Amino acid sequence: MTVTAINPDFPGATADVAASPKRDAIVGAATRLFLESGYGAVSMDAIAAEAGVSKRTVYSHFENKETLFAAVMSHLCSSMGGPAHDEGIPDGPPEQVLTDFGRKLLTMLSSPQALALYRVVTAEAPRLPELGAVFYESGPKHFIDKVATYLAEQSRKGALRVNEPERAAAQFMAMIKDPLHLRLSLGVGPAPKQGEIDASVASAVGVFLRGYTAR
Amino acid sequence: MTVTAINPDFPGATADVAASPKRDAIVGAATRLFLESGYGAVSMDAIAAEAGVSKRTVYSHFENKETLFAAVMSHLCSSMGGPAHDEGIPDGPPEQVLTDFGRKLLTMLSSPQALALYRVVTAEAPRLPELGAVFYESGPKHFIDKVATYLAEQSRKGALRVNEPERAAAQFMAMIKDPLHLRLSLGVGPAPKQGEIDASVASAVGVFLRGYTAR
DNA sequence: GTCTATATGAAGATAGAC
DNA sequence: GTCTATCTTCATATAGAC
Repeated sequence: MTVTAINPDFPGATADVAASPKRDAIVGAATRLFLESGYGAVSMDAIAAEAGVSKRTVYSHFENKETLFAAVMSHLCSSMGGPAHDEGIPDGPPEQVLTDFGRKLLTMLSSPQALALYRVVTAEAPRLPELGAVFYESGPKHFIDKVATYLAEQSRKGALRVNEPERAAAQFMAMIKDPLHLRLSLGVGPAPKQGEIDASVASAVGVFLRGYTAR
Repeated sequence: MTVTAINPDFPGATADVAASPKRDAIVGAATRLFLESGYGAVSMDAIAAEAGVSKRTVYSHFENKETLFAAVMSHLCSSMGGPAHDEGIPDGPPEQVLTDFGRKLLTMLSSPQALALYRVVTAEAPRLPELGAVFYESGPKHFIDKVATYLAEQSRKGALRVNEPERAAAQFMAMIKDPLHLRLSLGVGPAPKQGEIDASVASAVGVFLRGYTAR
C-alpha cells in the first residue's frame, strides 16, 4: 500500500517520479537530518551540505522546506517496517504466531530509526494533521488490522474467543509495544537487549492469551 | 514528590522561590505557548507579548530560552495528573478499583493539556535527556509504581496472581492508555466521548483480570 | 540543472534610560 | 525591575552566471 493510496492530497505523496541522483541525495540527507534533529532544528544549508549539493539545487527540486519535509515523511511512512510491513500473519497456533509476530514488531519499534520517526511525527502532527494520519494508517493501524484479521480467524476456528478483534488487536499491540517503547521514546534507559524483548513479549502474549482463550 | 527530589540537577528544578507576579505571568504565557506550538516554534517575543511584559523583563527573570523552557517543563511535570497524582490507590476488589483508576487515568491522559505536554517532551527528549527522565519518573513511572504496589498487595491476599507486579502494572497501563492515546497523540480522530473511554477501560480491565486472576 | 553570492526577514540576546 | 530600541546571527528563499 502506498501513501498515495491513503491520501493523495498529502504533500509529497505523489509518486517518486524521475529517479534523479541529486534528488535522491537530497532526500537521503534530509531524511538523516530530520530524523536526527527534528524539523525545526535542521536548516536547508545543512541539508545541502550533507547532500553535497548547493542550496539552489535543493530549491530547484523542492519548492520549500515544508515540501521537502513532507516528501521525506511520506517516503518513510510507506517504507516503514521493512519486510514485515507487507508480510501477512501466517496461520498457526496463537501462542507461537503471536510470540513470533510480537518479537519482530518490538524489535522493529525499538530501533533508533523507528523511534526517531515516531518522535518527529508526534512533534509535527499538530502542525501537519495529514502527517499524523498517514503515519497512523501506514504504521500502527496497518499492523493492528493484520492482527485483528488473524484474531478473527482464530476466533472463528474456536482457538480463541474474541468478540471485538480490532480492540483486542490494539490491546495486544499496546502490551507488546508500550512498556519498552514509552521509555525508549523518552530516552530513558539503554537500548534493550534481546532477552529483554523476548521476556516482555512472552509475558504480554501470556496475559493476552489467558484473557482471550475460549473456555 | 517534587521534581527537585527526583533530580536536583535538572535546570529549573529549583523550587519556585519568590512569587513574583510578572514572573508568574511569564511562566504562564510560556507554558501556554510551548504546549501549543512546541519549543522551536515559540519566540521570546511571542512569550513577552503573551505575558504582557517586555522582552527585557523576560531575560531579567530567565537567563535564556532554554532555561525558561526547563522551568516550565519542570513545573508541568510536578503538577501533572492533578489530584490523582498524590492520591493512593484504595484497597478493594480489583475489578472495581482498576476500573475506577483506569477511567481517571485515561480521562486525564486524553486531555489536550496532557497530550500537548507529552508531544513536547517526546520531541525535545533527545536534546534534553534530563527532561525525558523527569517526565517519565513523575508521570508514567509514578503511576506504574502505584499500580504495582496495589497488585502486589492483592496478590499477597490471593485475589490476584501476579509474579512480576511492575511488569503487570506496565501492561495494565499500556492497555488502558495506548489504544486511544496513540491516536490522539497523532491527532487522528476527534476527542473521545465518555462512553468510548468507559468501554476501552472496561475491556482492558477484563483482559487484565482474566490474565492475572488466580485459578 | 547547477553553482556562487545575496536579499530579506525573524529570532535570540543586549544597551542604556528611567 | 522595567521599558524602548537595537545589534547580531542565521535561515529561508532568490538572482543571475555558466
